[in-house]
Amino acid sequence: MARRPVTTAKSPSDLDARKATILDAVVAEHIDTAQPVGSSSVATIAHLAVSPATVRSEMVALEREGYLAQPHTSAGRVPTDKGYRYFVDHLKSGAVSSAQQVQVRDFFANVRGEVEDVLEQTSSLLSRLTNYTSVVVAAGHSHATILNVQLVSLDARHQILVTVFSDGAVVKHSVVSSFDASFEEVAEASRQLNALLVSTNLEDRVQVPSRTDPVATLVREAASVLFAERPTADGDQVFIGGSSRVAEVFDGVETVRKVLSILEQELLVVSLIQDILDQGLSVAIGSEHGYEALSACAVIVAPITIDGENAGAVGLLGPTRMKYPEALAAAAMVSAQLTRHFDRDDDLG
Amino acid sequence: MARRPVTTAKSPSDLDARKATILDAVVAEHIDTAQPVGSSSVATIAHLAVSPATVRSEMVALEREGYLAQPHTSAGRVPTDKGYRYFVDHLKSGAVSSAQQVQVRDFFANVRGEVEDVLEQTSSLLSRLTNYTSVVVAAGHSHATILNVQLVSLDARHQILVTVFSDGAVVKHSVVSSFDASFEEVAEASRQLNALLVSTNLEDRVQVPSRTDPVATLVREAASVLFAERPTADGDQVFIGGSSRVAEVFDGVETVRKVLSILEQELLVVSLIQDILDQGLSVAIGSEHGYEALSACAVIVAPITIDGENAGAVGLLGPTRMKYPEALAAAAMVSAQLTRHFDRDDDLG
DNA sequence: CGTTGGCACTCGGTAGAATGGAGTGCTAAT
DNA sequence: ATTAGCACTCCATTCTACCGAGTGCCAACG
Repeated sequence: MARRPVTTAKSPSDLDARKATILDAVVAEHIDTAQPVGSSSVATIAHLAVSPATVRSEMVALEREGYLAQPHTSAGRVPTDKGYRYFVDHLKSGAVSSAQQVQVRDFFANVRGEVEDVLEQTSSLLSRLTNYTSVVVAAGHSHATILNVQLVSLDARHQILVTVFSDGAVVKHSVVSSFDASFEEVAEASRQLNALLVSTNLEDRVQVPSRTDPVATLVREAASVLFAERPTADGDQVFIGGSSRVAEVFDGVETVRKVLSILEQELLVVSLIQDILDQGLSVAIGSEHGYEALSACAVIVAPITIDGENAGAVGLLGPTRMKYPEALAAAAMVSAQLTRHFDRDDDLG
Repeated sequence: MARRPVTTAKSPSDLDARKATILDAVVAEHIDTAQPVGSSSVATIAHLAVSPATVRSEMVALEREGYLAQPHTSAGRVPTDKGYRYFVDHLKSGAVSSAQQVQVRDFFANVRGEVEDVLEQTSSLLSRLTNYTSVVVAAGHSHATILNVQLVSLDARHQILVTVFSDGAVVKHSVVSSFDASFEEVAEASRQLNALLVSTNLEDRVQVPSRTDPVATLVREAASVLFAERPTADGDQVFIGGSSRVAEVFDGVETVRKVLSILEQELLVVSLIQDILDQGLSVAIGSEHGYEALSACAVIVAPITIDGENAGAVGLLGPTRMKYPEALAAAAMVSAQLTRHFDRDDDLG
């Protein structure tokens, strides 16, 4: 892991070696200090055997080409989103500190419990590892087949429909029947639903009986609730870890508010992550994803696969000046371990 | 609704009428302006036919008694937690604006879907209504009886145990069997589990068969997973709405961070709410709940009951200088409507 | 040519100093 | 008991000066 290209390197404009070094130094330093960085600092840091003046003239070029910006005349330079992009694209993939490696391995060696709990805790882990807010998305089960359906009577007019999918997901639906249904009718409906639905998936709209006897009616009503399912989400689940980091990591109440507000809308988060993956990126910087409110953010994404199938993704949300090498490495490591965890889980099963 | 005493009025130290009026004015004004309030403002606002000088001498008394504090000499007064407490205890319960009443009624007239979704949306509603962060807690089903148990085979070594409770809750457990179980064995185990567990609840530790045949083993393994259940939470569910409000409403990054960090820990939130209810309060101000990190907060709580039974609570989290009348009224209204919603739901079922 | 030292200039940040004003506490008079 | 009067305090704001980091430009240099 971690020796794949960090993102799709669509290197149209490759900078000459010295410009690249300078840009790199500016970005790295700015990430470190959060301050505009000046020509003399760069000259020192980058171990270039040139004077600040030379660096300066290179920097005007870099600014003209859109990699750097000046907050105001006579301040140092700050990277633009394009600058960060270059930095990220040309990153030698960083290593996770061995202490962290141990931490992650320990974690996966010891987690128990339901998938949901594991993912929740993973999100928390990733956030602790990086000090950024973490997002774990578990892909929905739209293509999973139904293993079992159970209709359970709560009272005469209320039933609970429980559906178990082949990926282990369990979904509950409340059914309100149009007539008083007896225990026997519910039990019979349950049997028929099973016969009808097992090994289908939600995409195939199974034909339900059109008869008008109580049991058939019940079957129809239950099935319709099941198929009414989520016009929006595919049943994706979202686990957000370390949302309090938002307050540490961004400055400006307004930014914090905006980001939190986005995080509240899980559907939005899912499509954000999905969009980034669809673009073939592993990092989206500033406005690269379309989300206005997140223009101060960078988002790191790493997919999770189970048995080669897309099973979701882990994400990290930080300021554009986030610590990319560490964060990328952490995300990659966690996603890999997660993938392995679930694969292995199946193996020894 | 809304004409019950706002909290347990344990009025030991009742202030004389004028002091009360003054305190009231100070608190109200400070809530409004977030500024220390001076004697002359009070004299004006409170419609007291006395001069600022008189107000001043009353204020020194109120300060001595711990209701008010001065940020520094020659600033106005600010309420202490004790001051807020008095204010809240002597509040004429405020009315919800009729526009909001309509909004709430509309909401409850139109919500559909699973209980969880309703609660989630309710939390969001309450937050929008008040501009504070809202918490909705749904009490666990520890006392609910089991209606149905289903063991479903995923593969030879993995089964899913689905339990349906009389309150409509559905809980899923992954079971990893110690041997390769056939479909038939799983099905038989499922039957036996049903026979064994239906109409019991999780408190009664049902005796499981000690035989060593495959089916009995499976039954034992499944049951043990079920009973291993939550040493911590009672399966309470927490829905937090408007966490982004935290950023608007508190000042100081550190405070925001602390509050968000608390909100992340759902177990903690549950016990916070529970503690407050146990104290018989409907508002906890500053350090009245024991949570250090929330000393800048006030928490409003209103219980939800279904058929007279405690079914959870709604809560609001704001700064100590929150708009108590509105917030209390909104919380009361929403909790009442929620209660009615679920009761009515049962009626017309 | 690219590189560099020199230099004037810019502009944000900070530290004082001055000022204004809101609010107090005290006191003496009613 | 109330209150007008008054001296005092102290915070917030404004203004100033100024320092210094950093720039852009230019002339000189290899």
